[in-house]
Amino acid sequence: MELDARKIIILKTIIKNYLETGEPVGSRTISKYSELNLSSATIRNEMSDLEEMGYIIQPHTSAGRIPSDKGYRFYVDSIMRESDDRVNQVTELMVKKVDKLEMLLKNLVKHLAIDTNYAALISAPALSENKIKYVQLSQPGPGKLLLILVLEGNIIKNEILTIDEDLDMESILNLTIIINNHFSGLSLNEITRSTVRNVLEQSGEHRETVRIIIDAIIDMVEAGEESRDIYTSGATNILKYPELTDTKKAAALISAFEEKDALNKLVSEVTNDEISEGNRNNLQVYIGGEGPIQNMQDCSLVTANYELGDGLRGVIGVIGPKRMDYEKVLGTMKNLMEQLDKTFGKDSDSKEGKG
Amino acid sequence: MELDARKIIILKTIIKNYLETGEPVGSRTISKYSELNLSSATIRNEMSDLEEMGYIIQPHTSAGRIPSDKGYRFYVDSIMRESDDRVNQVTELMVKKVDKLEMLLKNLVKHLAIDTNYAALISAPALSENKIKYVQLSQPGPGKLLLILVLEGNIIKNEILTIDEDLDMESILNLTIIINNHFSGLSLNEITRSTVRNVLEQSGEHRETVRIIIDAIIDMVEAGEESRDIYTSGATNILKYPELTDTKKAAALISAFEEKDALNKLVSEVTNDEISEGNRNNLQVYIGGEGPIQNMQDCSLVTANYELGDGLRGVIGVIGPKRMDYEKVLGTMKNLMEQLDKTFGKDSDSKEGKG
DNA sequence: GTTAGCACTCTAATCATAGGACTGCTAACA
DNA sequence: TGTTAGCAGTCCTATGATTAGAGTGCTAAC
Repeated sequence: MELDARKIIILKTIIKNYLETGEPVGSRTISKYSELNLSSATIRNEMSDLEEMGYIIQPHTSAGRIPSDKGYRFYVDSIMRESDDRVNQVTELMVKKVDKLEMLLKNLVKHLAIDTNYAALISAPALSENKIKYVQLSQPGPGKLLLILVLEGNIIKNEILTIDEDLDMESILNLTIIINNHFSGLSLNEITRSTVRNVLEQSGEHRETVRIIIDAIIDMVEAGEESRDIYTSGATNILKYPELTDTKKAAALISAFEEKDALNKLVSEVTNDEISEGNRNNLQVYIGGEGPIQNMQDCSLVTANYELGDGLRGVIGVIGPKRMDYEKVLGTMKNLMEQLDKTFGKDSDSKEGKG
Repeated sequence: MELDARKIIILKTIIKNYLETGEPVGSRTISKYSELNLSSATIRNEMSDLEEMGYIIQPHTSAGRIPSDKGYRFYVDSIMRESDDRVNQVTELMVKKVDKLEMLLKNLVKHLAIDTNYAALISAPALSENKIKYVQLSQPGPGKLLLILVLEGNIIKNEILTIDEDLDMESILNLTIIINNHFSGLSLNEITRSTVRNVLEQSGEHRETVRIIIDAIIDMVEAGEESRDIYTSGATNILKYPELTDTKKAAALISAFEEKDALNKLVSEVTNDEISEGNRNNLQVYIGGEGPIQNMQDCSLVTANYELGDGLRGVIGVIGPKRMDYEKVLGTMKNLMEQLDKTFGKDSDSKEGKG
């Protein structure tokens, strides 16, 4: 059997209707709502076919039809293909004024959650590809050393280290210079054993301290890899959708949002997913149990890979019920990505100022 | 009418029972469970009195009784008075090993949420009383200035400022020295206009830059006042309790936990509450609509003011249903506070190492 | 002061019934 | 051959009635 033009119209009408109402859609409804001007009986025949083909499901004998995962998938793919270029009403992003990367991410994710009315998440950029600008050391107290790491993109990391000696001003200055000489301009991936060995050799009696410092630097940058910071917003939007309201499922989902561990796994899987060729916007849609959300049968996930210039790349996404307004979400996400591109693109000079 | 010993026993039995089961408690239950050896009829008479006195409520004619807010209050006060010194099974806190204040707070609040099975929150310490140890400046890029502020208690704050000039190394060093000369050892409250004026005068042509720096310093310290960072954990525990499961209320509560704004208000009100004389542990219990939680009629809040040494003071608390296991929560909180006291108390030398 | 017993009240659960929303099928129609 | 009207049949849901159970308040007796 083939999915001819009429079947497609009917399928889309069913899905659109179901997305709006959440109720199974009957043949009469379609007969009225579509522009096909067919009687409900004809529609019934077509629907019977569509069910046989696996695009729709009948919850029980005397009910209308609801989309199957295959149906959703078809619908989403057709939206993505049409690539609907009408721009949504764009809420002006205040990204330029934000000086702290953390604030920027929080704003973005909040914005996305409010716009879509679903739960949104964003992962902090990975740092291991970011070059180190410079390192600063100082001594906030006896036996302590404050290490400040400035990465490209003006990401600042700091940590207080416990060391076994007390350094005088000159030693601190010396160590700072040695470390910067070797590490400035390198990304984590470019730090080799021989670099480390060289630095250690030059640091003489402070060898142990320097080892602690280097370990801390590597830790700080690497920590962001396995367990990146993830910011979320609108987790409670999940409770707005009746199909997710059975308290147990909702609680599981929301606590996933609270705990972040599960999200981390999710993000890393999404990051590793290859981006399909025709997908110019990096947008990905996972429906039901697809891909990384296998334990969220009733949810769908829309993700995108964002880039803020300076190699700051991460994942941003929206989680909602399978019965999600895909069109709107995809539109919103696409817009957001375009705005980010415009604001942080290579040719922009306003990319400075995130710390 | 007077609350005699027998009435008290009955009242406590009712409340204890209700806390366990969540069901209204009938006279027969008490007749069986209490050690009074009275028939249900006698209990009924007493319960009738207790109801008249406002300690218990009858949801409907043929139901048992549940505690009123007044009843809860009586119960809680009596627990606090008895001050039950049997120590709960203490989970060993890993506070000493934690070098970042943020991690310490997150650990504490998570610990508390898991222990009590309710939602927990903790506010980051206020900073305006903390003295400035020193300030560091550096230049991560053109037109940018990285300001690092080290406060007593080894709290590190950093911010990237946008300035109108490019400074050479020497100027940066000079400015750093000038600022440190005047600001080291001062808390925000001790910074006066004349201090600021002096610094500005000494900074010559870099006057504008220094003004920006000073503003930033004040901002950083002050920001923590009105909108302190608040860490939460276990928000979804709220969904575990049937009386809070009507999705709307739960959503409101959980989203309060997500948004933090409401919590901020709450924390500041709690902070301002005077601590009643006999309350050696700083523990406060707010039941139903009492105090800062007026819009959480079905919840109770248990708070304590913690201190981590070095003047790092904040609020830690647990929010749960009114039908909360007060005894356990109060016990857990008390323990926690004692452990913190022991770990960070004046005579302890392990108070260093938080950043 | 305490207790047994009884009438009364109210809730929550169970069950039967009716109405409504669909479908699938058949037969007629263009 | 495709479309449509109509009808029987299915299943869900809402409604209402009934019942069992829990608990009270009151009275009278101990």
